[in-house]
Amino acid sequence: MSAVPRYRFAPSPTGFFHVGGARTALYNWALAQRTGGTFVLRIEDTDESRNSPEWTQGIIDALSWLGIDSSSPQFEGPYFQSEYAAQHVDAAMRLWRQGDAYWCDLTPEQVQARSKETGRPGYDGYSRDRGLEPGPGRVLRFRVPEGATVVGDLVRGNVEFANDTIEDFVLLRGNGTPMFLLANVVDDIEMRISHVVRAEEHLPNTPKQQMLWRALGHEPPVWAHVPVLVNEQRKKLSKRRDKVALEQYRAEGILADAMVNYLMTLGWAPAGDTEIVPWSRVVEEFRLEDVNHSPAFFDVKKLAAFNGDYVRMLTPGEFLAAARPFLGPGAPWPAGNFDEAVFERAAPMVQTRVGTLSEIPAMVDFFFLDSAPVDDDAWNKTMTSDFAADVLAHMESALASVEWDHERIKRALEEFTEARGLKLGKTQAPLRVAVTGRTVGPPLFESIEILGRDATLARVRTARARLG
RNA sequence: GCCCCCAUCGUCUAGUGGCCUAGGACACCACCCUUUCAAGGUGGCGGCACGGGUUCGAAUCCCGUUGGGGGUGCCA
Repeated sequence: MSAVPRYRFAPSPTGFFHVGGARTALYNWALAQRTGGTFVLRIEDTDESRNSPEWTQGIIDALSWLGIDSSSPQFEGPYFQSEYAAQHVDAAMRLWRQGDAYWCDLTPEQVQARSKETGRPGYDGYSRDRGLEPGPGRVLRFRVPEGATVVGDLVRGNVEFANDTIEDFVLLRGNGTPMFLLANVVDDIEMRISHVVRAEEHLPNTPKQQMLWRALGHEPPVWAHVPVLVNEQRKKLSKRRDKVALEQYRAEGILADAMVNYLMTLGWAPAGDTEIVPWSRVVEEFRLEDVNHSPAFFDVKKLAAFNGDYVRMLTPGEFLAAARPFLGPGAPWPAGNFDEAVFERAAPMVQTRVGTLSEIPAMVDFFFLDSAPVDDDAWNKTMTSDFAADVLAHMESALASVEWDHERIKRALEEFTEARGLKLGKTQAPLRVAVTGRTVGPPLFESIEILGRDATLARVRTARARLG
């Protein structure tokens, strides 16, 4: 009778949701889904000043965006670490009574002074055999046993730590409050956690946690330390230097599916020749044992490429819905000018041209502006050709009477182009800048058809006037 | 300083002793397509950090070197 695996996910309260945290959450979730296990969310709030209801809600929102649904039967929590404070202290006292911990009255300054004297770093076990009783200002320290501690890690195999390199660490502070390490282990035991999957940076702390598990009379969980995510300098992704907030990518128009898929390919790859796979394949194939051992660079460019793929996979209706939030307030056209029907017609042309959704407004703004946007570089590049004025003159008269259909409009320009022995690629340029204000954009004749005769004509006339 | 982890194209990876003349993806370049830009198609550039072993045979196993990273609190 083997119990269902329980995977814990415990983000640290930083105020935002780190993409690295998102990845370990995804690992835990994939495993829980495949094994029929449980995803346990714990809010590490022993320091309540860094925690808030908003933060907790933010976590749940971010998880749900990633597809980790808090209403699923496989989702448990959130648990709040602060609610277990009594158990933390109880466990510490038990350790003391068992002889696995002892009290020490040295101040941090005194510990440091002794360390300097002996030349050995850290605490030297000064109070190990002094038999001190609890008292104000006294800390409780764990009595690290002789020998070695072997951490069995699913990603890295067995990692051995010599116990004499681990100091007698503090369990209870001088003010009686429990340290995070202790709290963590007690909570894991309390919540019957069977698997701890987290970032590699926690590996050096693991032997301490494992010793605590054993001292408290339990077998440690299955550990798995996955490599950290790094920036181009190969340093751990940090809030200060790097764009690490999941919310930020979401706000810029990265699709959840793309983010999930990309995150999963950092340190792991699905079988086959494509990395673009649905979540169901991830659930089927993901194994901790297959996760890479070395840090992975979080490449925003590749993320955008994945996102482009996912954007193109969207149905027209899905694309419209995904784009909608980016077309409201803050868009580069006057409030009230947005026309849903116009965008709907233009949408298919936009869908293949976008990496992140936030690029959409700048691509379609000319539809909703009262006149063509002014871009001097674009103007100078295209309106200086010797045929620019003639193109505009020809199109002004053609546009006035042509049947309003992009094929006919194109034909009108082609007539001019052929008569002059030019290329359509050249002659469309002045027209494009006159109408859209830019040298690049969605297909021109289709855009003109959508824009309408009056608006187009007005813009061509304006451009002619400016040309003089 | 001490402890721990890591090392395949620029990047993310496949590879678990012979299928490797090392495969794919992103990026980059070229060509095709083409009304601009994309998308799509085809092709190209480009890598097993180094040195020793083990073996008939090593990207794969062992040792060392070098180089990266992480951890070293009465923080979480």
